Amino acid sequence: MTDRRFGRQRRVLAREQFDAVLRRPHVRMASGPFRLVARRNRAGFARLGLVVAKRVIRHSVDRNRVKRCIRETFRTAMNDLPAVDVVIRLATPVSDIRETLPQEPLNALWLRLGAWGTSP
RNA sequence: UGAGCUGGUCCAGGCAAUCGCGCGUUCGCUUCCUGGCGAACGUGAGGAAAGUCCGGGCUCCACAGGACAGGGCGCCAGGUAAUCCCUGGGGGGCGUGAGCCCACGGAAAGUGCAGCAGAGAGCAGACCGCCGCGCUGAAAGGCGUGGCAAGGGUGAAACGGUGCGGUAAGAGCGCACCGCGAGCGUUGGCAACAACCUCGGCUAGGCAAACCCCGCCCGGAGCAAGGCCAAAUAGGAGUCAUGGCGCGGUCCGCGUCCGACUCGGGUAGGCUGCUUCAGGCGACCGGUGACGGUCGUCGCAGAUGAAUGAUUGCCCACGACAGAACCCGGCUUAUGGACCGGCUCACCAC
Repeated sequence: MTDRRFGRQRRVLAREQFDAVLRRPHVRMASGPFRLVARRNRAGFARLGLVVAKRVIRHSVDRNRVKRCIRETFRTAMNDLPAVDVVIRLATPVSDIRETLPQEPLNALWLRLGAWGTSP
């Protein structure tokens, strides 16, 4: 069975790591309301960072839902990803968050990022 | 049975399987140490966590005392750590009623404000009107002059109301009742206030979330508070070594640069503050009640790029508002459902 654990070492937490990814990314992608930037790291596995602004989604309940959804899709897809630091940013408001969690665009992003990793 | 008023309690989809997350305890492995990894067990958002509108605790800063400015509060008593909160009471308004609502000190200290209508809007006023007298006219009436404000009309509001007497017509002009004011009157009440008595013929309209006056209260900032540890770079202080250069004829010495070491300040970053309390639950006691007291019992999130999720199946028959960020007590606002009282009105039956 593959390791699906998603601990602290799998996250982009430090400010300098964040800035490095955002300022000098190696790849940019977009899907639906999400913007993805990534930069190769030396950790040997993929790491995730999140940006969900208050001005995009007002209520903290909805922000938490979006973050959980991103983390969960990352967790299921991370073993097929290259060793990169990824930052996912929600760029435009998602009005119907309540009914449908936006998993399809996220899964599409992970697929494309995996393909980018295997063919440099 | 219907309509309605009101007080309170509880839940916040459930179960199972798999994959995951934060924190704590224990154990194991690893590591020079800080620590890292793994396992087991425990635990893990709200009634509003929200708005940040009040009140405290806590922390730092300021502070001899007083006055002014500025702001807040405003019937009385109690509760409380404290309040603009809560409880009980008083007064006023609304409702048939249960009940609900009230920023509820002062307008005989001053200043100010009041559209339209209306004759007149503050120690006012006479448009229609009422009455006396004079002149005129056959009369109805008209003109002049004086008295008046009852009735009409305007207005949110017109300088007490109703009735009787009185009068030329009228008027607190007189009387009765009601209203209003005064007494530091009597009685009841801790008090707000109420009831009664005596006096006053009415003088003193409204607005103080208009200025204002009176009484009471208030220092400022907030956990990004505050405390500790502390890279790199630049700069500071000191010590040492004496190497170069300068002032000296030389030595000593002084200045300066470089080097080594030490010290303090301090940024990134890390740690702490950080969850055990004005704490929950139960029993008994005191109190109309808010609440208080005694005893017993329980341990209940502490994240920090920020933890509660995902998938599948079944069930109730579809789940609203919504996410802790130093902590409490209130208020306000949003919101799905279940249950238990108390009371009022209407109708029917007895």
